[in-house]
Amino acid sequence: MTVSEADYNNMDAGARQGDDARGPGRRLHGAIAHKLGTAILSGKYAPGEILSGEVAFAEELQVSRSAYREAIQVLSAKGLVASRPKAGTRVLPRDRWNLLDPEVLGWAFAGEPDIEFVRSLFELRAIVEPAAARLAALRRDKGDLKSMKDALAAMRRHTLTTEAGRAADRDFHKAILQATRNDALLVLSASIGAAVNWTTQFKQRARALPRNPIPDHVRVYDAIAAGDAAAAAEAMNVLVDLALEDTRSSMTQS
Amino acid sequence: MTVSEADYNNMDAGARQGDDARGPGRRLHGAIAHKLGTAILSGKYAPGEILSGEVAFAEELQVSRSAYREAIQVLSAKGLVASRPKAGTRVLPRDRWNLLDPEVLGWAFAGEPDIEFVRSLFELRAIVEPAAARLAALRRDKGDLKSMKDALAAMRRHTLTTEAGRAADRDFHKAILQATRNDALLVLSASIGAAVNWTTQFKQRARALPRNPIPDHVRVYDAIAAGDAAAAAEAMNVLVDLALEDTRSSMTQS
DNA sequence: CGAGCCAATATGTCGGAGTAAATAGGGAGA
DNA sequence: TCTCCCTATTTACTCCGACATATTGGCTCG
Repeated sequence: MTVSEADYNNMDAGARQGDDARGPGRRLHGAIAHKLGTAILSGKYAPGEILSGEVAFAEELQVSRSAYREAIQVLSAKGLVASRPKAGTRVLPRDRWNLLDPEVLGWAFAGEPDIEFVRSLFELRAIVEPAAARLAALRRDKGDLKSMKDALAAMRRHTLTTEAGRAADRDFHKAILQATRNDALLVLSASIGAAVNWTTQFKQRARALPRNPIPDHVRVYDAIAAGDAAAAAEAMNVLVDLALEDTRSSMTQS
Repeated sequence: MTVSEADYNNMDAGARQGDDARGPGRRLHGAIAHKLGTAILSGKYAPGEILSGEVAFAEELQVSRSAYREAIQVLSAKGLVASRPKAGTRVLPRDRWNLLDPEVLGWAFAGEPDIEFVRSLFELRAIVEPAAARLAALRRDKGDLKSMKDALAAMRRHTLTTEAGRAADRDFHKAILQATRNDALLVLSASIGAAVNWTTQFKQRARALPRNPIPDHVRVYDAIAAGDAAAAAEAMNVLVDLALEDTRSSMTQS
């Protein structure tokens, strides 16, 4: 009983939209994990603190122990907590948290985002994306260029004020990552893309964008299409710098 | 007894911490997650494939459904699988996998490691670590330098042939990441550290190390201590390049 | 100050009721 | 007759709560 490739892809596309878009639309243990995850990320539970016993918590949340335990397994898998018999379930130190997990990233931005953490994220982006653009310029094929071109067109149609526009922006960056032929870099795309999405939302919240982002993106595309590695890296560098600048000013302003 | 005792003992990797992290004994659901995780990473279950029902699998492994479900929650949290009522739990496409999760990384290297993936990892390392060294040279304080110095001393005492030596190597790189004052970069340390640990094990398996790694590390340390950003980045660059070269040759040779 | 017991707490198990969704079957319209 | 939509069934995950076990921090005793 083999599932055809087409069937599988269709299924996945539909399912992705379903469970990515909605936060509480998940199952019960997912909702509990979300609740506890945001609580931990926001500092409501400090590292080293012990979550009151299994049964106590389950009763407090009005759910069964099974649901609570499954939620704990999720948090444990992401390195947020660890539980041992007799010792209880305690929050792990921050450097054990898997902050690049897209879900954890979402929890981190659920409340008031830590501006220092945002700075760290952009610093990482400023390191990874120019290097990725350099590799993309060397390895891209026609398919990659088409993906980027399509994403750019979508960015022009919608603007960054719409979700569709931000999705196009993410698609553009993802296409670049894909062109690097590097799985490890590609995985970072999900994390960084999610983070960028949150921060661009903040930009929008503060005020209308003061700058048209399209020309900067086009410069990156042109350099990659031309196969000019140095120019691609440099163009991506200014793109990230400008994004950081925008985010910083809008955050300090609010 | 379908779950062998050996499955319980494969813990740790890059988990060691200066904190109160005592040797954690594996639990049943952890063992099952490990079993299924390695099976998926090794390609035994292809993306899109459906894992035969909850009850069937639980019976096959001679464990309760609860234990199996908790294992599935772990895999689901790492993006390896997704389960929906009636549809069953199916393996997600590779680009949804959280490959930078230290545990997933461990599963990926449990069997025969994909050489293309190793190349990707080192490419990422070649991007991140020199940039990290550059930042570390600008921001390090006395405490950071002491951590690096201690790690270097430990590397000299033990060699890379011992687990203690490899731990010291990881500590050295982690100290650099810590000196960048960047949480996002620091989190990568766990992933990259784990990966490096696995690959250095492979290097050892193939043959004795042809080169003394200490001088290269010392050059990095000196540049960071001197606050010379460019020199630190360059020194780290050659360090990573040499490591990649060693790994590549030992893998193609075997 | 160490060895050993004890109880608190997480871990593992079981079976059943609930719920969502894919598929098949039947009915209405063209 | 063919196509489409709608409903019913069936299947598998989801959630529950009680019970049994294992582990271990902390206490007591020597």
